[in-house]
Amino acid sequence: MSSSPLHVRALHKGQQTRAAILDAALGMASHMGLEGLSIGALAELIGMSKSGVFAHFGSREELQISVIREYHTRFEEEVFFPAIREARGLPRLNALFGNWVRRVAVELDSGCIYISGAVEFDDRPGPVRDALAAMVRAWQAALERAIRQAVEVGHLRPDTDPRQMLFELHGLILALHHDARFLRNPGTLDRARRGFVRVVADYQVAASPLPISVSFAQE
Amino acid sequence: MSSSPLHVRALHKGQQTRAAILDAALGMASHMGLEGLSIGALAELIGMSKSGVFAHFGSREELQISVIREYHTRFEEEVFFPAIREARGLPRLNALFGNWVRRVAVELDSGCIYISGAVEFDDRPGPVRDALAAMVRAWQAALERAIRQAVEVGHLRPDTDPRQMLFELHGLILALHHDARFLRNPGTLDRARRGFVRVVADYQVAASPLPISVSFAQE
DNA sequence: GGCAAAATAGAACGACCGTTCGTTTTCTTC
DNA sequence: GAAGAAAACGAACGGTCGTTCTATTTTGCC
Repeated sequence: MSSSPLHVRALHKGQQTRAAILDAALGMASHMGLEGLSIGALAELIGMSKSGVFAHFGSREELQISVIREYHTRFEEEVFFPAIREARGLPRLNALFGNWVRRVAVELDSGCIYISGAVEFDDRPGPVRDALAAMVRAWQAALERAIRQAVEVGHLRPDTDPRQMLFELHGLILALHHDARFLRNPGTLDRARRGFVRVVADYQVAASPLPISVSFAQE
Repeated sequence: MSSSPLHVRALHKGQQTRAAILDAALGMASHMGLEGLSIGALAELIGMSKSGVFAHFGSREELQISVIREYHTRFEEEVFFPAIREARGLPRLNALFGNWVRRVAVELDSGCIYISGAVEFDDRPGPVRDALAAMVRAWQAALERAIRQAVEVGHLRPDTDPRQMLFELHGLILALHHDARFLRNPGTLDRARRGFVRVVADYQVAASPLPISVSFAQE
């Protein structure tokens, strides 16, 4: 394959080891945080020299930003894209939240960099914080769009405040992350899902005497 | 005062400098996190030698735990004790949440150690994590007690799940901390308070056509 | 005021950090 | 296979870290 004269050629050696480094770095950052990322420990983990790893990024800061970008890509693929195929309105919103919950809770051995990074860099200005904030805002904007569409198609009440609803849904995810990862409470995943159902029910109908159906799989 | 022969004597020199160190350490940990606490930087901040500061605690870990205990004490004084004077039920729950929100949001320059510590130590076993978790659990237990009492006195529906309601309220606080400190979104404080009103309304009455009164100051 | 004890200072340690630089190995291409 | 480029190595640097040790200063008490 390396002899193929295509313009789009296979990955060079450098690019594929860079990908391997990034994969290991993402795992390390998930456990120790972006600030806990150490080039020396990372090099030892993947069996390379410290300077060899360093050369791929030029600085620790650039490594951190690359990790954030890598996380963003995977987050998009696992959470956003599968959900965007659902129909607009509650089905899509339900898929977005469900995938999000799964990402935060099921893969419990690797924390969410969006959440841990937000705490680490809330008082630390610089390019790392900027990159992190930009991606968190992009994700929140996507969620807000989905909520707004759910209002437009009539699934949610017209007087719904999308930002407020987003705030409350985000809180459920953060509480899930906290209780599952730090306190290690069992059954936290169900609490997040029940919270979602309750929030949606509130914004769906003003006074509904009947419980809302949990499944929005089909409209 | 030093010559007073009382059994309860005034603070010795060591104890009052220890208190001064702890005060500075708490401020530093609020900004840089418990892991960002450095004895050298702390010593320089208060104008002491590194070893002089160190001698008061014996280890960095003990310093971190002391900071956590100090934060816990202040949290109790500012959030818990003023609220516990309110009448049982919604008045007390309202005061607890209100003081909590104020602590997290108004003192924006100093983050909540319970929240930042939870992220820093969710993958780091040891005595620091244990101390932190014990105090977070104590605070959550106090809140759960307040919710349970609100059910008992008839302010909340009898089928209320206190742990679930606590989970949702905690999420509001975490979202407040995230959006205010990291994203620096304006108006986040109101979102937390509006979320509280909505959650309480849900657990208060099954189907209430009228908006719930925001103020629970008097029963 | 003097004496013991407590508190602080200062230097040094080994370890780890990110980074630089010159060399050597490995790959890519012709 | 040889030439050139890309990649990885290994040693070293200056810095900060927590910690230890000994000396010095300050405090509290009789």
